[in-house]
Amino acid sequence: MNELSHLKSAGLKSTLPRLKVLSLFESGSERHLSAEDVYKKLLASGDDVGLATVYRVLNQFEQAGLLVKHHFEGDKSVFELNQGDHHDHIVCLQCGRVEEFYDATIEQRQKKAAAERGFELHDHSLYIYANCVKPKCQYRN
Amino acid sequence: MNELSHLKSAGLKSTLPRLKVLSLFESGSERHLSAEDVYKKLLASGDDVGLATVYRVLNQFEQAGLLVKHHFEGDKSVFELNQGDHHDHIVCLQCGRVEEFYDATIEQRQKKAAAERGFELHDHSLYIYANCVKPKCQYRN
DNA sequence: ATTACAAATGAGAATGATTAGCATTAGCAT
DNA sequence: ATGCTAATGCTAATCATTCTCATTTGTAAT
Ligand SMILES: [Mn+2]
Ligand SMILES: [Mn+2]
Ligand SMILES: [Zn+2]
Ligand SMILES: [Zn+2]
Repeated sequence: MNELSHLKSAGLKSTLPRLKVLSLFESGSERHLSAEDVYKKLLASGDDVGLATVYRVLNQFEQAGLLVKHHFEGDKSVFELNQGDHHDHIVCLQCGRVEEFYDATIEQRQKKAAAERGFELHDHSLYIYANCVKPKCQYRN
Repeated sequence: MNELSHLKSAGLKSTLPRLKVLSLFESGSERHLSAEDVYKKLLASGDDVGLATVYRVLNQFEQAGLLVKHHFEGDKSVFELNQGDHHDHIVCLQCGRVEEFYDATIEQRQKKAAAERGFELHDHSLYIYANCVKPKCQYRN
């Protein structure tokens, strides 16, 4: 279950750009990254990867189940490592900080809401937009 | 509480394009409409309104609290009449049908989740993606 | 009804994120 | 080492949405 085997089992060649993108996410400095974020971080570390390639790789990784894609308020989508655990997100409207949470009751009730209305639930997206409070908010302070 | 007073109280002039857009939503044929949807419907009914104006008016109406904007899966955003009641949405991945629902427990737990983590909840977006079942699904059938 | 002026509109250009096309390069299996 | 296919990196193209700016309208005061 290392990078290489992940790629292989997804039918993806082990190329330099893919390894770099993957290790960026696994380094864990920031969990939620946009394509632009990834692109810039790679440039900054001297690894030149084309922006188009970043987009392609991110989408392939999503398809392969390595990454999960989210659409926070705003235009650009963000990716995070898929660690098997589903969770939802609270996003600070001021500083952009993201906190993850999981609430079994909410999950439960969503299933129920869908079922009661004759839907077969496929998945869902839940984002809470809020303001984080003084000490943690990078905006206030 | 008619169209005109709505516009006035929002500090918006009562113009032809605005009246037309508003009555489109109030006619209630379809609750959830994208800018493109609105534009095409107006064209179809012989009312020529520029696409840029449609976008402008929709956003002004949102600011004024007349409409609510949503971002269902996909790129384009949709608007619906604001009737005071908050609700969330189930979207059929096959036929695009949208059903609204409200679950007090879910709302409650979101507030709690935010509070427990030191956030002041501002709002949230919850979309359930699912497949609707035979009789209602415009896709199967 | 006319006038006057700010606000609104419409057409098209500009933007920003994401994708497509294509010539060139690099994994990987002989 | 060779060859072939998939992957990369540009650039150009899309798509939704916003911006610009010259022209038109709504409105409130003559
Ligand atoms: Mn997350
Ligand atoms: Mn709705
Ligand atoms: Zn914050
Ligand atoms: Zn359906």
